[in-house]
Amino acid sequence: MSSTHDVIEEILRKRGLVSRIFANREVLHPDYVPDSLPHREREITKLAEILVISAKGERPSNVFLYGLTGTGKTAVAKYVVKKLVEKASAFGVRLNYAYVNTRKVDTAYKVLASIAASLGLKVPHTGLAVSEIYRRYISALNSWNGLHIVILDEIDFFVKKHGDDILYKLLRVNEDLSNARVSVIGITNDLNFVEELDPRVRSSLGEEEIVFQPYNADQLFTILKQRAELAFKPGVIDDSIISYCAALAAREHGDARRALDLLRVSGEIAEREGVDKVTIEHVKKASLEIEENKIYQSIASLPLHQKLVLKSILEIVTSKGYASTGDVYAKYVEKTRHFSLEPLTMRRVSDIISQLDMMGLIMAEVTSRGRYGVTKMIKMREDFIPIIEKALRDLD
DNA sequence: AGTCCACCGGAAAACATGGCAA
DNA sequence: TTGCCATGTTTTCCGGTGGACT
Repeated sequence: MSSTHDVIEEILRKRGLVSRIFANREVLHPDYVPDSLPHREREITKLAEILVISAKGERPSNVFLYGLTGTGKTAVAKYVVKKLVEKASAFGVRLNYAYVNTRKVDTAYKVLASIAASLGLKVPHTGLAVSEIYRRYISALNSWNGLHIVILDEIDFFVKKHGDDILYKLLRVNEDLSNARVSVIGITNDLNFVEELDPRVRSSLGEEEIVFQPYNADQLFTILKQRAELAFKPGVIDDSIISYCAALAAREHGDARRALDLLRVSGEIAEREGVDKVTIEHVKKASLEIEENKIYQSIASLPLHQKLVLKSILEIVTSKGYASTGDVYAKYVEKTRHFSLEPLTMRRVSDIISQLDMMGLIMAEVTSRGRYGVTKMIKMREDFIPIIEKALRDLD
């Protein structure tokens, strides 16, 4: 199918600079906020109402958004706040916002600095005390004199790492302010997270809360359809494909992000193959590729001993079909010598096996073999074996 | 009916690491 | 920098267990 008449075009296409599949790949990126958010009307309205009241000079409410991953929390928060900023002058309010993902921005200093930066404040990368930034932020707020909305995404990560001090401070910022006001929107996908908070923080942040339910397959379809129309060139993808993606993602607790990933990767695969239509086969490959990627990631981030244990399991399972803790431990000790390392205890290895089980890399079940004792029966999913083998290849 | 294997898995002590205040 | 505390990891210790075997 390759015509040699335009080599440049061919190279550009291979590099993804010219695409016959994508019109605008950005639209499928997880951070993209579309012009409308289907099936989140209720949440949008509620959030907007809460914030508008704050803007009118009442004591601002803080809002807590929670729901599983890919249920649209971040998108709704950004969407509403952006719209409000656009309309702010119309109802005579000064309005600005800060968005901080506290998983990526993971120290108190950086969080405060980036909040302050959204007010146009210049804060050095390092060198100031945290309390100094706080002071500067307050004074900037006071002289600016409007409503500042602070979106803290994935706060569960931050609080687990650094405790809730900053949260507490931020929530009480209003007491140090004369004219300006601050509203905090907290976002988390850990539903139990609230219970770990200091009661004062909890009551203050949870004044208003909005729960996000997972999308079902129909809703996912609408969402995907909307994005697909922008992302793909006309005629590249048809509804049956989109609906297949939606169905696949709906099986995994209705995660819209996963669904969009699936769509994007499917497109990329089609592109790599040089065809100009996305098929069911591409989606299946994409699903596999995403799955494989997850396995690679989780294995790559494993400490050495865990890898050795996994490798031992792999070798035994491929030759015998299953493994027991004793087998694994013997093989593991052998490997450990080969690397001239001190082996861990069997007790520990037993825990590591359970850990690998929870990660979904292996299947371990305690069984009694009667006269031959109690042990974990360790098996692996057939389709994982080649992937895991590949991921562990560097251990020889 | 009783034994006994080959581990399991809880508890706690020992050790390692890392952040933080002084 | 130092010392302290918290947290996470690993070892030590040990009672417990289901069922094949006698």
